[in-house]
Amino acid sequence: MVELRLHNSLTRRKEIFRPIDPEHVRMYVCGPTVYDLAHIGNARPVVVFDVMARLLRLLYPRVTYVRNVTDVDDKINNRARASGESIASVTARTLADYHADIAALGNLAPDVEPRATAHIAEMVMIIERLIASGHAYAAEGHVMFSVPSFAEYGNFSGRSPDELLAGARVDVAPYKRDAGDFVLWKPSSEDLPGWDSPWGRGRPGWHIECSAMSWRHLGESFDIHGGGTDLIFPHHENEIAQSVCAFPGSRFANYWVHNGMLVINGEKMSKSLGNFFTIREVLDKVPAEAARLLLIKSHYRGLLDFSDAALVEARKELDRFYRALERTKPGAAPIPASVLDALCDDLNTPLALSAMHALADAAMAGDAAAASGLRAAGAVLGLLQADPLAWFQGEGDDAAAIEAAIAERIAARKSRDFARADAIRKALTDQGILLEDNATGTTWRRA
RNA sequence: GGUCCGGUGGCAGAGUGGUGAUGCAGCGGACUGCAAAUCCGCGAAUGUGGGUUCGAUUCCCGCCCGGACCUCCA
Repeated sequence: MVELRLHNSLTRRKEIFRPIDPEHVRMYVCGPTVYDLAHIGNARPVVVFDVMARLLRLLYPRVTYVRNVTDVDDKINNRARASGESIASVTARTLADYHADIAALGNLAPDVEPRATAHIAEMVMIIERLIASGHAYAAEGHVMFSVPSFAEYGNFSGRSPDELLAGARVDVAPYKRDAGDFVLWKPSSEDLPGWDSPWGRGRPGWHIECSAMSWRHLGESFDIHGGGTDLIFPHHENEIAQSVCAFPGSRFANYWVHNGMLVINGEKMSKSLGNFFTIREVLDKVPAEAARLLLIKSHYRGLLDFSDAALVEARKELDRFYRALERTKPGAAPIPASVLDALCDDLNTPLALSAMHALADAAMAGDAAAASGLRAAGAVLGLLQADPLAWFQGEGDDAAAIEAAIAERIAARKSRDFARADAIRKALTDQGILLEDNATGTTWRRA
């Protein structure tokens, strides 16, 4: 079997992937906090790990892909308070929108999509274990993780506790024993979501949910943990601290895979900066598949510059792929080695795409095996599964009118009335309809 | 300031210690009534200064530039 190699943030190098159980690969990816529409930056990890999951399923007999939903969070509370909408309504509506948006981008559902609010008991259990082993302490209704109790704290993100203190930009709460300590549990007033706990009515801190949900669904140690690079600190550093301390001897995640940020005009796209496009804004401009292709046209660890020009280019690239599949009909086939090799080298999607262009060239020339391989390759990337005709002609109820105009133009051409023929084409072009004359007749597509 | 990542043709974007993929755009040609699509061909790049080496875009060091993180973030 082909060896899969992944860049592991733990070691900062590419390593051969060796699952704990080769019969069952387990992957956890940090999912959305459901307080607002997802932006295209949020879509990058979803697409990257969707491709990862598809690849793993190709390589291993069983894969469990867990992607959580954070449905208890102060951003949600603030959003609900600001709009007057109930918290339950905000989270339910936002989650439904999220599902619709990422499905439109061609992502398969994860195997498990746990919600934080359904795992409070697991969180409480982990917190109790941390307190019992001296890694956490209760103070003023809060429970804090004691950073000095974990000697390896900071190793993962490459930080020393001193550096963290030097850079701290928050006020140190009085109930903290150490400035680096972080919240596991905090008290909730009556107007905020809360659960009864040994420390009073309260709600979880941000990081504990991932430790709880990954443990519940994947066990104390699992294979891959994914997320954006901006989560390395503090989120993932804290997850490791919590999980390793709560389950001594466990390794938590063996391979940490982080996607790079998406930038717009050189600056990170983020909600706090306000320079973001929602997924649906993007989908209003181009076919979803073009947006998906753009997201995997660059390697997942690098910065990705997202622009309208790049979207247009991605669409043109898909035009060529679909043109090849239109010329030569694909059948069932395994993924070509050139594409698989590229993907197995740390998910090198750009290299895989270049191999697919070679297949498209061959398919264009009539090579049926190449066409089949191209489509099979597309399946692993979540691309090229549409009918080529649907790709070129898309949605619309004007097909009959277009066909009628084409018939009229054919008649004009037959009588060598080229002025009339060109006028008809011009009229269609102005509607965004491009005509193509070829040996078998005239076809059309949308610009 | 600290830590980390990166700088490749007009743009996007891979790989590589030994004459630099791929895509988009551009240019020339074929085909076409004209186009489109397709095909053939062309031009065009490794931030900067050192070091190691027979040879560096690749490895090492300095510098410049950009970005991320430094307790909201994907």
